[in-house]
Amino acid sequence: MSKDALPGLTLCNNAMLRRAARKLGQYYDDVLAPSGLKATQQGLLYQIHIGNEPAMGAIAASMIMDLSALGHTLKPLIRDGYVETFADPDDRRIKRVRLTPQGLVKLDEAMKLWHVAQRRFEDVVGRDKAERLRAALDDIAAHDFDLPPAS
Amino acid sequence: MSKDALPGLTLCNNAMLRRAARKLGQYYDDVLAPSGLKATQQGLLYQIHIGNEPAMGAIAASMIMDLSALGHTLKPLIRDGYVETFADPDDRRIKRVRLTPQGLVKLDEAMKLWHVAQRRFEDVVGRDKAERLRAALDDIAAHDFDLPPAS
DNA sequence: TCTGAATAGTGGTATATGCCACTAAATGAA
DNA sequence: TTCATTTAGTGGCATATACCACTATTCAGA
Repeated sequence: MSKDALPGLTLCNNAMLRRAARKLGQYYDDVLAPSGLKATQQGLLYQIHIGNEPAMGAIAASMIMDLSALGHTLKPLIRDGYVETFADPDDRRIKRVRLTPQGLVKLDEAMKLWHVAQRRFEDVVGRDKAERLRAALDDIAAHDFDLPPAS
Repeated sequence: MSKDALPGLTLCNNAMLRRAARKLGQYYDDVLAPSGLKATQQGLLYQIHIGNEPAMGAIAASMIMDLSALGHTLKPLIRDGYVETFADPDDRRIKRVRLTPQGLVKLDEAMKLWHVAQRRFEDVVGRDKAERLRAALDDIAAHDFDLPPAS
């Protein structure tokens, strides 16, 4: 119905991506709500967990996120005692990140809810289709769209 | 390469969607930068333009965006003189939105840049693949993931 | 060794987005 | 008509995310 009234919206790759991200974000956030974490936070805690005390720059690169944005996003998690940072002894420019014990407990709790959300999503959309979608999204993330420098 | 170090990231539908959205958002924003608009703003101006003086609620619904979020996003566009609002005479709860003449000029300018971004995206990714992706994203946006009420 | 360039983060500012509590307006039932 | 309910937006607050200017470190040459 809404699509009839929106001839052009569905043509923009970026707009469609953002729209789907809002939708899915609200859904995953809903399911994760009992843990007190947003889906973005659960995802970040998980990245930190599976990394080996990753440097901030490494996290930002793998998530294709601006380094300063990562810093901002980390703040509430540090404030709440879920993660802590420490300087790399071999290169003091580098700041590494790890979960605190409470952070690990919270992540465990959130992951249980994440599994619920993930499973229901794949039940509704279909496992194959979900997998193809993730592959397509990974593909996009890997491409280089930079403008060829005019020189 | 980054994927090797990230066994789990690529499994979460929501995380992958957000990651691709960050990547693509940065790209479209880059291309649109000369207009002074962000891709989100260009998309919103376009929605307003193709709507028939749409009500805020109608815009929010079609974009799957929270109504208050829409209100916030609209503010800089109103401040900069690109859009204006007015109460619906038949129902004064309803606030309708339209482009100003300057807004229309700005949208024209931004759409030219949008075409460049869109075309290059489809050159890199492939037109068919892009279309399938948009269809999949539209599909996700249309699904209902609500938890069945426990009753 | 000294110094200029490159690297890693921080802080400020601005937009993007969501939730909640609240107000105003319209509606429907008694 | 009157009042409880529903509908449409607003404003405050919090997180998400980006860019820019700036600082601290490291590194590569001269």
